Amino acid sequence: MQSPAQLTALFRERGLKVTPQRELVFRLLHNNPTHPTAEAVYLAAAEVMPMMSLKTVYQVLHELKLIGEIQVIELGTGALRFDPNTTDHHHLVCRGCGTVHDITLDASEITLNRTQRRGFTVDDVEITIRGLCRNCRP
Amino acid sequence: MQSPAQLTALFRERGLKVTPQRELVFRLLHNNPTHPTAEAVYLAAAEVMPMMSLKTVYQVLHELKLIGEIQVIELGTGALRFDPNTTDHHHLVCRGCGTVHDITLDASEITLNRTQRRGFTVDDVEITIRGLCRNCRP
DNA sequence: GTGTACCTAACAATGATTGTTGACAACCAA
DNA sequence: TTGGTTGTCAACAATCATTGTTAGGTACAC
Repeated sequence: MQSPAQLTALFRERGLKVTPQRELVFRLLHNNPTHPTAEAVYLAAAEVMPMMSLKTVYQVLHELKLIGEIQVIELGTGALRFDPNTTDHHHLVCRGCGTVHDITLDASEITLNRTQRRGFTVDDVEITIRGLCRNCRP
Repeated sequence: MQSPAQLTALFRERGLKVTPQRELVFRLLHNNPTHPTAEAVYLAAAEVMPMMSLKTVYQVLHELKLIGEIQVIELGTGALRFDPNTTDHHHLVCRGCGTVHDITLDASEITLNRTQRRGFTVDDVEITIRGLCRNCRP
């Protein structure tokens, strides 16, 4: 994801207005490695801007996704998670607390032979590694 | 997943009663490669046993999961999917129609170095390959 | 400035899943 | 065989994350 200033320009280019709410969400997500849920973004935003509504947060997240500035990931932790890292990467997920870390892995060895491919046109390989983080280990 | 007859024995061993509804779900899942949702199992069951309730289907699926006879997978297609294949395998998912195929891939090259591991105890590697199936390709 | 997009609030609605309840049926011992 | 205990089933309500629908009012962008 680009910087808040760049996003501001990008939104303006596309005819979208840059409101304080949008700028706040830009700032909350920029360089944010925690893969927050919509709820988490909303709570952080509400600390700064108490009148912020959850609906607006969803709206801005949706717009950022449309522009391709964030990735929306579904890791089976109950809610969608939003990731400003749009480079090719994978995820390490804690079964205990739901913490998610980005990892860069070479997935190039993952190739399918004709039988496995079954006529599919492959366009993405997602690797999700599950386990327990240091804090959740017994 | 074992055969319906074997599951019947297994349920009895564990003190669970074997009802016609349970037997029906056993039969519907045995050798079923379609990764059905709970809804899909319910619809198939309702054709044979119109009074079957969705709740009962969820219940039986949950029990089969507890016993380890099916795998519950979450592929971001909206609903959970139930897989009688409990061997180590991965999934090929069509973005168009949601079709899921099992694939066996060697995930042994997927290893993390200390930095990547971040103190996690890894216990599972899930590989999800997304694309378009023959029918959904433009 | 002015028009238009945007935001909030208060709802309702969705879709997948889970909890609660009451009635009913199967099993076991006397 | 009787009766009690337990498990099971289906109908209903509730949950949670998310999206849709109003409304009126605010403030951005040109």
